[in-house]
Amino acid sequence: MARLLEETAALLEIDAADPFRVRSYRRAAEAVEQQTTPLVTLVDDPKQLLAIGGIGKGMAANIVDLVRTGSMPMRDELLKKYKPSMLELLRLPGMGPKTVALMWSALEISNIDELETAAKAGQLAKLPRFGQKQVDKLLKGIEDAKKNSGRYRIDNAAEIAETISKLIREFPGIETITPAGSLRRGKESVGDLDLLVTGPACEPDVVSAAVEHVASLPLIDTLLARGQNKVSFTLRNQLQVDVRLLPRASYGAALQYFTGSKMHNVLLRQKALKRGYTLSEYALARMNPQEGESAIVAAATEEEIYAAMGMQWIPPELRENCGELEMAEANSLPQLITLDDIRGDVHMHTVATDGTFTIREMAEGALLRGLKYIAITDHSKNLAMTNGLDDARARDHIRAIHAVDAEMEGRIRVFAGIEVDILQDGSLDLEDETLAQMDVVIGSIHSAFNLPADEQTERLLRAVENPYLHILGHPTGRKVLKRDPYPFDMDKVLRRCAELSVAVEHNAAPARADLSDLNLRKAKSLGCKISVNTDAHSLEDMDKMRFGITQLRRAWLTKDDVLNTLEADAFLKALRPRPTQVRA
DNA sequence: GCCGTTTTCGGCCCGACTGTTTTCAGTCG
Repeated sequence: MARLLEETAALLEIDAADPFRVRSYRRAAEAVEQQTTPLVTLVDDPKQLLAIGGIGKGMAANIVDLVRTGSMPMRDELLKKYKPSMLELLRLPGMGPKTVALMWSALEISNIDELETAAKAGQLAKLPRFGQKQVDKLLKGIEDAKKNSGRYRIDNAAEIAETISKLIREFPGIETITPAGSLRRGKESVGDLDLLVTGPACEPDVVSAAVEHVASLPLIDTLLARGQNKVSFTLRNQLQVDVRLLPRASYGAALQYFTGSKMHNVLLRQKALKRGYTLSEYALARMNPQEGESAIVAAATEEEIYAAMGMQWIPPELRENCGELEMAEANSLPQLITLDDIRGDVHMHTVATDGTFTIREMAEGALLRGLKYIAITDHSKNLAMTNGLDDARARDHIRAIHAVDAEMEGRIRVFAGIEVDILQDGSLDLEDETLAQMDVVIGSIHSAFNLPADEQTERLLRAVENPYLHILGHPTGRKVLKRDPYPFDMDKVLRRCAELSVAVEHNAAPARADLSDLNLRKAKSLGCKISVNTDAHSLEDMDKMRFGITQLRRAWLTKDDVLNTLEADAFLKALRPRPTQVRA
């Protein structure tokens, strides 16, 4: 639905429609995307649709049409004049709606291949405002677009940001480098890197030397733009990096501005205007300063700016225009969970199956990272390629884990656990007698990702009925960069987990991330207990916990929403209660 | 097309960079 609304917005823009009308379609797309309740259930009650900010009478009617017929009159109208493939042109650098419209009216170009052909044939040169430079830029953009999906996982992006920061910091007089943009907001994938640089070398009268330093970094592939205090370039992997060098006096305003999100900023600026201020990346300033009075109200830190607006400082993870501004005005933002709140990590593997460290090494590593307890949860036999444990080996493994637990002498608790596979009929692939000896039983649906959606739903629903299952392990098996829709009925499964007090797992490792921030919000609203774990296969994997926490924060989760913020004993107690006797 | 403690009309965030424009349009974040 969000995609169709966004598509309509883009086509309207190409059609040179009223920009504000375009924006309202775009806002509606964002609002729709943020809903945690399926829209299908809302269309019967128009009041609920109208209650969503940015959805008015016209848009509500559009949404009803979309749900009932799959399209809407405005979209059908536009599709008679244009093609949806034109939207791929908009993603090319330098191509905006006006240019796409021009290409279409002058040369009937409607997709990237046609554009490339026309550019190479020299047909673009006869268009107004099109010199050789533009054509070259376009061809380079096409080439890059073809070999690149455009988004990068947050952990990879964070690493690259660190590398670049180190190089920039070599210049004398540069003090701090802060990643802004979606990396700072903790989105699970980012499209580009925004780096904010400040220090004495960034003051206006001397900044050109520092700009020169950044613009000549060895890892630059293509220099895209270079201004007074801004440098944009791409790396060889095509990731775009925007670096801004700003004086310390306006650093807070800049950080606030470049952190976004776009909608958060737009709303914040609207609120600023209502209060008689104007907000830019340089400062929050009074609109009409009196004679002899300075116009700047706040600029050096984000805290000052939000405070001057009568708000709490808003954590970057919440800046997505989903109610955070109003909560901040009311001084009622939640106390979000932090990495320090996490006491245990209860999903990890050892050399017994596909991990690379021993039980003892994992325990020592976790201790070093400040954890109070872990659970060793190696694979069960159905995952043969990981050398999964059968019942006999699993029981031996329990003894080995208990031995390490004793060796650690209470410095850290080591629980015995297992990651069992959920079989076709929904049963687990180890005997109840074995599972009954485990502290933590995680059930995962490893082998069923290719099944039709309803079969997956059925299988998961049957699995959570098993009284020995504590945690539904990476429930979607979803990969961050694949934007496929969820294959099964998430609502149904999460609801059942909540009823049976089965916890759902959020896998902290971005490579295996399970629940998006939206589904985490849904899980919370349905009353699910959530467990965040790293699924560590090595010691380094344990450090991915911070990325998991970021997603939890984006979902507005507090300490109380997450099981493994509890101390060891309380954690075990909070798991689904065992059956009183082992089933035959 | 949305919105309203300046409400049913007339607003709607703000600034930088590029290329080709001789004064600015288009794009971007």
